[in-house]
Amino acid sequence: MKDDRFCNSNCPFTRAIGTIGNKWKPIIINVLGTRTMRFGQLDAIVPHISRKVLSEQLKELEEDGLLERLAYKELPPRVDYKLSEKGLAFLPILENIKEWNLKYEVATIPKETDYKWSKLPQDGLS
Amino acid sequence: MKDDRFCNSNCPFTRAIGTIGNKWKPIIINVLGTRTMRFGQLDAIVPHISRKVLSEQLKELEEDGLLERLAYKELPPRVDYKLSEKGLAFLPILENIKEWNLKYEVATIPKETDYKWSKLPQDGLS
DNA sequence: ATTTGTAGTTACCTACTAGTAACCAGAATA
DNA sequence: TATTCTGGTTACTAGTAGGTAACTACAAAT
Repeated sequence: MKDDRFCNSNCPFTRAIGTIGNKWKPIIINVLGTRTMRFGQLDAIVPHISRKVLSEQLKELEEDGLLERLAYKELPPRVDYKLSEKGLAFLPILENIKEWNLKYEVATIPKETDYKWSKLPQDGLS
Repeated sequence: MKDDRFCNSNCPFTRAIGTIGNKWKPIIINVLGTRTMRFGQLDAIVPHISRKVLSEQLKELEEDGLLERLAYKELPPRVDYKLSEKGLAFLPILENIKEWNLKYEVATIPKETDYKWSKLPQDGLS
């Protein structure tokens, strides 16, 4: 996202939306959870994301202090991603969103085709 | 947004992000809060939004059951928007996001120019 | 007769986002 | 010697989001 009108707003809520208000970041934060994961794992588990977009989002999340990037000086390279304290503090909010959705969403029957999109059963997200 | 890959996902969390995971919807929901507002008021208070995008977002929010649209048969037209039960239930989550941001955000000094973007002091958002 | 007010819609255009495929380093393995 | 492994980056392209300006309806006010 990186919309300066949001990120530089004088309203703290607007700024918050500027940093986490897109579709990928909440998903990435949720997938990471309390685990440490490598780039390739994230790429395999986050559904439909391309490596390009994943690396962009991870970079922004790191800049905004939501996660920590640990690069080992090895070959082939190894990089671990884990949530920072700030990122971990965001997890309960995501839990609330899940509960809110389960409570109020009108039930829909997932189509067959949905499963093609999942790299893991149930998207590995919930 | 309306990304079918998100909205039709078999993961409830992914679906939730599909409906509210963009930059405008949390802002609109927050601005509405417990009040009833007319289209023109929303347009005046939500910073930087165009009428076109506002009406698109309002339509999607209505479709997703987050708000109710009350059109009076008058001329000139009058339309009231208010949050539904589902929308109201989302407000505490937005409160949590505000608190989370205030607690963890690295302090930044708002620039002079920020105030030009605000149609109300402090954006009227917080 | 003209202007004002409201809640949009429409057409057009631009700017950003996201996807794809190819490519990189350099050690370990076959 | 060629391939594999990993975590990206780059160039190119397609698609989408969003902005602007003009336009609508019709009553009431000027």
